[in-house]
Amino acid sequence: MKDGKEKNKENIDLVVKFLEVVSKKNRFKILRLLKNKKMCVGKICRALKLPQNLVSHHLKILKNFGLISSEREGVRIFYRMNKKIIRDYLRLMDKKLNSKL
Amino acid sequence: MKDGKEKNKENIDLVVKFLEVVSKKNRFKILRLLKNKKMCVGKICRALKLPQNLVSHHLKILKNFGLISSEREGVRIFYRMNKKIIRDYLRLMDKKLNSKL
DNA sequence: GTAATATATCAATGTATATTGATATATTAA
DNA sequence: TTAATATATCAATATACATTGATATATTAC
Repeated sequence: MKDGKEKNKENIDLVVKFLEVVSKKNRFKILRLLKNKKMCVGKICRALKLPQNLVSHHLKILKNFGLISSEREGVRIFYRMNKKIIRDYLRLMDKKLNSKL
Repeated sequence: MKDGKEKNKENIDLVVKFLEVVSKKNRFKILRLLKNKKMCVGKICRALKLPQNLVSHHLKILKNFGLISSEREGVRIFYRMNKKIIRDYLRLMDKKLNSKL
C-alpha cells in the first residue's frame, strides 16, 4: 500500500495530465460541443471549421484519456462526453488548488 | 455592448489561457506550495529541487496571469497565491464543462 | 465486386515554450 | 564601497505537440 506522499504525487500527475489534455483550445471546444449532445466527426468539423484529420486526432487524445466515448451508427461514429469523469477531474482540481486542507 | 457569442468566445480564450498556465507540472506544484503560505523564491527552489532561474521564470508567468502576488521583505521576495482569482477560474471551468445549461 | 462516404493513421513541418547557462540587478551588512 | 545573498533577465537549446497533406481503412449502397 502506498504512503500518502506517493498517492499525492500520482494525483498531481493525473491532474496535470488532465490539464494538458484540455488546455488546447480546439480540444476544449470539442469537449464543449459534446457536453450536451453526441456528435459525429463530420459535424464537429463543420461546427468548428477544422479539417477532419485534425478533429480525429484530437478526438483520439480525448478518448484515450477517457474524457469522451464513441459508438458507431452505420457509417458514422458518434462521440459523447463522459460527464462523470469530467466532474471527477474538476473536483480533483478544486481539491488540489482550492480546498482548505 | 458585446453579443452573447463574443462574450462566450472571450471566456473560452480566458479559460484556455488559464489551463495553459497551470497545465505545466512545475507551475502546478508552485501553485500548490503557495496555497496556504507565502514563500520566498529560494525556499520554493529547495522544496521542488529546481534551479532558481527556472523557478523565477515560472513565478513570472504565474504572476503575469494574476494567479500569484509578491512582496519584498528585505532581501527576499515572498510570493502567495491569489486564492479568490483561482477560485473564480475554477468556477468558470466548471461552468464551461459541467454546468447543466 | 465497385463507388461513395466517413473516419483514422502516418510522416513531415512548424511553433510554442520549458529548460539551461551565463549574467545582471537589487538589497543588506561590514 | 565592497562583499554576500537573493532574485531576475537574456540568449541558446531542447522538446513537446498542434497542424497539415497524403493515404489507408471501414461501412453502406449499387
